[in-house]
Amino acid sequence: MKGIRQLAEHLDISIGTVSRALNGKPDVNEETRRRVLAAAEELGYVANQSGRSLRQGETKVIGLMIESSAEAVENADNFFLGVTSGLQSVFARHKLDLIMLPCPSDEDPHEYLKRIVARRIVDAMIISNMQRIDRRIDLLSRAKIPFVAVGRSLSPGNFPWIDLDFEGVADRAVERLVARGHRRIAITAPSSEVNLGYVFIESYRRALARHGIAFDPSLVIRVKSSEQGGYQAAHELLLLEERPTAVILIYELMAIGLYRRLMETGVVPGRDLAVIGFRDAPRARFLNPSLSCFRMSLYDLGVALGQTLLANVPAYRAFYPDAGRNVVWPLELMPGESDAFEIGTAKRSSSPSG
Amino acid sequence: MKGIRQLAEHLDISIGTVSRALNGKPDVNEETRRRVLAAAEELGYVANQSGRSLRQGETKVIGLMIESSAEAVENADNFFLGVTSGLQSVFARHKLDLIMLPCPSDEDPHEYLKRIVARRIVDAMIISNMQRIDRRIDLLSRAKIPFVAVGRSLSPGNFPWIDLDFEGVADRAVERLVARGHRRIAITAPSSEVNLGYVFIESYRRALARHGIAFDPSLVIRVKSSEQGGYQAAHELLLLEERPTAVILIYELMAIGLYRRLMETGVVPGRDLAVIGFRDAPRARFLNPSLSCFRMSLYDLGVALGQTLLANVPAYRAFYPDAGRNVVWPLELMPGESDAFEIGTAKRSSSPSG
DNA sequence: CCAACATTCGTAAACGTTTACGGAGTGCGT
DNA sequence: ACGCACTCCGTAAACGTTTACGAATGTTGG
Repeated sequence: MKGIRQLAEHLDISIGTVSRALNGKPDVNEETRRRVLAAAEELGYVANQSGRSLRQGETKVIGLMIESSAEAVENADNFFLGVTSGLQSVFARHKLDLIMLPCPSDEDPHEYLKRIVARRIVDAMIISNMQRIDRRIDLLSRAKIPFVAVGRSLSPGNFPWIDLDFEGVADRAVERLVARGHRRIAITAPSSEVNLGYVFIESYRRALARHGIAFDPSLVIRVKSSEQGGYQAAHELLLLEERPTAVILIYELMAIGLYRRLMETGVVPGRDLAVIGFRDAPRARFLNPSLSCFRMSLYDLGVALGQTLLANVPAYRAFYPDAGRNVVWPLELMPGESDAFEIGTAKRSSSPSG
Repeated sequence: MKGIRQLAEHLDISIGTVSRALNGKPDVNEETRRRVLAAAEELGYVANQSGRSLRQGETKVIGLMIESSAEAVENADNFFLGVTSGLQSVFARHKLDLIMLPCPSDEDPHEYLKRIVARRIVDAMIISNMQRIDRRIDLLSRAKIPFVAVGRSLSPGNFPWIDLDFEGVADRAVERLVARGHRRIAITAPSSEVNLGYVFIESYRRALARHGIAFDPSLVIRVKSSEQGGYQAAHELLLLEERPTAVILIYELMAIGLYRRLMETGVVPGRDLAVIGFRDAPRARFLNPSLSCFRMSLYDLGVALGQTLLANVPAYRAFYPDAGRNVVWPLELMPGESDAFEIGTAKRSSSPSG
């Protein structure tokens, strides 16, 4: 089956009527519509997307931009795959398809997106891995391509985003550790160039301040958010003159490497060092000791992202009247054994400067 | 910038000449070409893909179909992300873009692919997760869409594929374990409906036969290829009346769960039970004891897939004269501590029936 | 019986490109 | 002066759809 023209000839009906019948337009006889649909099914006709896109100016495709950097691969992140199913559950209602756009690791993400946008391959975009200053926001705004970002950015402009509640996590993690007597609490984070690396540490700093604990820069460990990074973090941590009694990991996967290094040196996690993780739980269940972890449902996050996005594209806005434009996504604490101990009261009452 | 028409008017040149200039056609004055390229750059013009696709009948986009099933998400597989970078390194030379097509978990993969194909969104496809009988092969062949499959299938037809060397892995794993005195060797695999689950076990069975060891069905553990599956596998393994002394895992990630369950029951991996893993190494380095593992370079595999695919696309065939059409991809053994011990010679010389 | 309207369908333009074809201009040899 | 080849460029058709417009037919109301 070639195109709508052959289908029309086969039915001995005009091409316009066939199109109207297939697209559910009102002004077509129901009997005719039935015949057309039957013939289309039989001959396996589906409208050519290029022709349709060209005429309508839309592709019915939503893009999800991801990075395929070496680090992303190493992290073996299931984040996007998890979010994908939630997104698709929303898009399916509107017969929208989702494609993932992996930005080559040797290409500038901004240039890559520019090409995708210019080629008009997608109607809307989901972007992530936000930089503190991210030109993609300006690019998409100018091109009038609706989008939603996973994560905030300092770039100007009021754009839709959903961000994880880093502030809440840092706050509650510190709170929880302090309540157990910890005063020297280390934390890991990526470079402060990515927005997350900046925000997380700032929240941590504020949380410490609220408990009257002085901020010690040497307790901020900048490593990659991977197992290897966790190993590295443990290594650096153990070299510190005054060893911390707790550590907050920005990525739960790091715990595997961290545990490994700790074991090597005879330090027992959950007894000698409290550990709190972040972002995903299934993994954490299999660690020993089990990891205390802030988790969320990737599926639900995907649904929210889909709704927020579609609330910003005119054709679907009406379906999502109360989708949030800017959402701080809450995380739930799953307590484990990795921080289930208390520091002696002697240290608890020591001076803040100690 | 709207389209080529505006660009042509701005330059006061005909639209045809602009197109020829941009596409590197020969019959255009070099000075004119320079002007056109400069103006296009300045005004940020990029050809609309729908218009181009419609005219040329090709999209310059290659699709990589992946499954976003719950299990795939849980596995947090970095397989596709890793392959992606290798693929893109090949595609970049031809200015082809790669998109990932996540099949919704509640949709039939065959129907999903049918829709994508009919819409003519991609010029070529990479499919994976092959079923023993996989209708997608017939679908793509009929639609005359070039493709390459990751994995073999029993479906008829001579199609391009690259498959991991399961036979070699089973063979060498058994060989290695037998050399260390093992006779009761368990193995894990997914359902025999997916081709891999069938082939892997058959290879294992043949390898055993070569060493005169009887095949014991109770030693084949059918569990999910995930951490949880590993936990489950260890559980079932420990319940066996005559406990095996070694186990071959089809997916290295399972080792995490397996170790966990073993520890819980006081069985020490690498001393009481030999473990050999499969597919990816970075993780394995952080296990304790370190996992003996058959590994490969995902990047190289991606490159090979890209070349084999393009060798089947007429326009690019000439670039890849000696790309293999059917490749059995070799894996390299990275020895670890998890199987670095020998079984006592007493058992070694026991009767085959024992 | 005619106007007004509803229903159903065909016609043709438009979307943005690429490309076959031919025309205009130039230079060259005869 | 003429034909020829060559270089460069404009014209228009084609790709497969959707959709505004109007035509044809049947129906209703006065």
